[in-house]
Amino acid sequence: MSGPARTTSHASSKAAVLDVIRAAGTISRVGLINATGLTGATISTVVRGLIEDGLVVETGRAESTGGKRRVLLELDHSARYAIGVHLDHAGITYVLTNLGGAVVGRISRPGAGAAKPADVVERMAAEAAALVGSVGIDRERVLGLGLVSPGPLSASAGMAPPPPTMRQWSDFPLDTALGQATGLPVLLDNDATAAALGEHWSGGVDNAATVAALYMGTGIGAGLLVNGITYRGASGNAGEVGHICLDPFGPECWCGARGCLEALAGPSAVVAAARADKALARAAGLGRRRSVSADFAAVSRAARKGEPAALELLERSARYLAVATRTLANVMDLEAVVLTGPSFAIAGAIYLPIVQEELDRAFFSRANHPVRVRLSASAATASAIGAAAMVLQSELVPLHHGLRLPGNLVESEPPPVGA
Amino acid sequence: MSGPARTTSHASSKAAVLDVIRAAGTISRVGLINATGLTGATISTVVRGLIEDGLVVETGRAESTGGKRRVLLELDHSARYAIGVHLDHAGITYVLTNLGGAVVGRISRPGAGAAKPADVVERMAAEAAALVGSVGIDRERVLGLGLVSPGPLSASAGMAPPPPTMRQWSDFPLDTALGQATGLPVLLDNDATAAALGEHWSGGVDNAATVAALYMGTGIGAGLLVNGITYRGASGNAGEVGHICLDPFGPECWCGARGCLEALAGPSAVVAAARADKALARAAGLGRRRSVSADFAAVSRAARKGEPAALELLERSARYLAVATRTLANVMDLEAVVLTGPSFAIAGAIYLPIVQEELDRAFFSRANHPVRVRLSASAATASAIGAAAMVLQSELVPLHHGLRLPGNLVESEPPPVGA
DNA sequence: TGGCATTGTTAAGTCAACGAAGAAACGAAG
DNA sequence: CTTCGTTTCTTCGTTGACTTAACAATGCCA
Repeated sequence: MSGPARTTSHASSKAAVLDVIRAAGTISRVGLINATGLTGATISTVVRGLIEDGLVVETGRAESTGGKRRVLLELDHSARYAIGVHLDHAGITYVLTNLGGAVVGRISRPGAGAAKPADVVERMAAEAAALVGSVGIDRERVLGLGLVSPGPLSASAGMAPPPPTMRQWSDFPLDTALGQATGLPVLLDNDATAAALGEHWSGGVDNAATVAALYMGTGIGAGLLVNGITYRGASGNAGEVGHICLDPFGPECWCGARGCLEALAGPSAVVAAARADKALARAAGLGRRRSVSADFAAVSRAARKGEPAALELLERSARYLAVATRTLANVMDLEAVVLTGPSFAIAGAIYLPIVQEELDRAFFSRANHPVRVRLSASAATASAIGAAAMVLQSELVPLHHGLRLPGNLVESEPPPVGA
Repeated sequence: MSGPARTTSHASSKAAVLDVIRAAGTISRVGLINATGLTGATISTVVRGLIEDGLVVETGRAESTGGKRRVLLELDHSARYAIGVHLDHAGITYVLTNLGGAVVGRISRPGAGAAKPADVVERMAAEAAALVGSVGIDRERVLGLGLVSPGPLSASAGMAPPPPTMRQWSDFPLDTALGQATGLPVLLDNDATAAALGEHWSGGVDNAATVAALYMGTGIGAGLLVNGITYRGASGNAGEVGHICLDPFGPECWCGARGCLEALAGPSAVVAAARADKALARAAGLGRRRSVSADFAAVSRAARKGEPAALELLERSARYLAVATRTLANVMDLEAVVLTGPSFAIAGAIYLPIVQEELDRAFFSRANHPVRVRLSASAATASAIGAAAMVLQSELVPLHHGLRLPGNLVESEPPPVGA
């Protein structure tokens, strides 16, 4: 069957203009003319519409360039809000952001653990409502809720083959359930993808056209952004850098292959090696019963205190990550890489220089352009912020450029008479 | 500065409709309505325009589905032609294709060797003209010339840091020079990217949304296609799968890194290993003075004849390639892979099953969807065909969805008065 | 105070695409 | 053989986004 009219081109350039205003922070109408390529006349009417919608405000004047002074425009940051939720085994993080992507409220709660999905959904709805209430914001101004969790996610229903820690979530219709519980539009996505979008939306990623956000939590993933649009691949599972192979004869990975980055150098691998080193385990205060993330944090603290064994473990991990990042950059021809997620929030200072050095030294197109590596300003909550950014993006920048989906061309075409 | 009006949205849906007709081969107006999502009214006028332009013809009737019989539409294949040129160290291949991407003429000539670029350009112009003349086609009907060569290419001028064999081409303005010599529009691109486009254009790549064309000549590259649009990355050098790292401690590669796929398993590596094996070198008839491609072909022939040492060498190479392909598929979430280029034209039968097996066994999202692997139907000339397809694409499908280039947003914005 | 450059708005025209209604082609029932 | 319902395709008038062209508003500088 395949529904008709997938080409929703130019859903008014309102969205595009709004996006430029957001990216620029403060800009005049003339600035918009240059940035968008639209005419003054168009910008005039579009901006009037945005001001009437309450999304944009005039905030001052620029200095003269020889004639009339420009009127400066800005987002009305408190015009709309979005909720972002990061659902992980270890914990659930909620953020409330304004139009500009700035966090105006945040809470963290215990993770889903082994609880039943339906109960977790109820809890999430209550906790999200509590967050909105505590900040004292008109509920009407909340655009929606973005929910992200470790991939891979299937379609828009639940998650398909889940990582080992979250099996009970298979086939659970997460988005519809939460939508009913909250009464808000709900978007579901991969946490790494969300982190990338969050970096873009909150201005961290300058104007770089092609960016990867490396997300290291318990596993390692990446969100890919091309021209500010998330790249998802065939089934929405692009960016699985944790399963870049760095050694065809390496240790087995839970994904079924050998020598994956995650198996060689992910937090679990680092922690496993640290626990195996009796002396280090004692010095850093590791314990078999504690979570991987807790122990990874302990190893990182030990490294920062100068414990050589811990430092060496992390540097070894960083070198593997650097090589995998180079592979990713070579394949995608990246302009920038952002390190984000809880593990980089803790140990990013150790990883960053090693990754940058590797790219400067051996990135294939280094003669054409460098690959800049940055540490996220909000690595710990990047995914939740990105989840909120997803909502802002989808509500305010409705899927520009009508991408024609593949679609079945031939379908019911009757056979030619001559055949 | 930054030129204005980069958003050339919907340059008439003529191009989109034409693309659908091409993809479908034969289709009715109703079929177009379903495939594009446009209205019958729009399709009616657009198709009339295409017929008036001489690009499309009505070719018959379909059987009735209960009412009036549908009128079938097809491209007028001989309405326009395009020249594709593959410039390589080893040889230059010229093809002339019609609108449908079918080859109507082809010649091969000696490679550029150490000749001066200006002389090579003159020769290419003459040989291209000879090809068009020999087929007896009105020169007016030739849309342009696509020229592809081993990357990386810089901007649209020449090629930046060239592979070791083509140093003298640095900074030579290939496209403008050839444009002047031929009087035709000239497009320049990477040969792997062109191969991917060629596969898409000639219908080899069904409707798969996300495809990589692995191109193995002397080196290994890949062209990436997302929704039928080539993915280029930040500087047009995406798809460098030859420099996926499979062993951080492996042998040095000419790119400056270690353990690249190309260094471990590319044709040069295979040939080097074969030459080092005295017995095999004699059995296969290898020689130090001969080209890599000639000796790679010799090894492949030996393998097909059952020579165990040759077969083992190639299978080893295939396993490395398979692992690198898996990495690529994991990162991009691919739906399909096409093996193409001269080396796969010779040895593809050995590589294909090994790559397919690896993806079936260990592709990360294998539970969601498989990755199909195919051998190109025209592996030896895929790049040249793709070069011609580039011309068809650019002349007939002018860059749909106005992608806003990064562009400098802030530029001449004067400082706010309050600052 | 009067140029003069720059910014922003208004008005009229263009163009792609749409909806509705009509014309044309066809199978089948009377 | 006529009539009816169905499906295909075209014509016509409209919408909506955007453009060009003219105009109004603002502020620098002499």
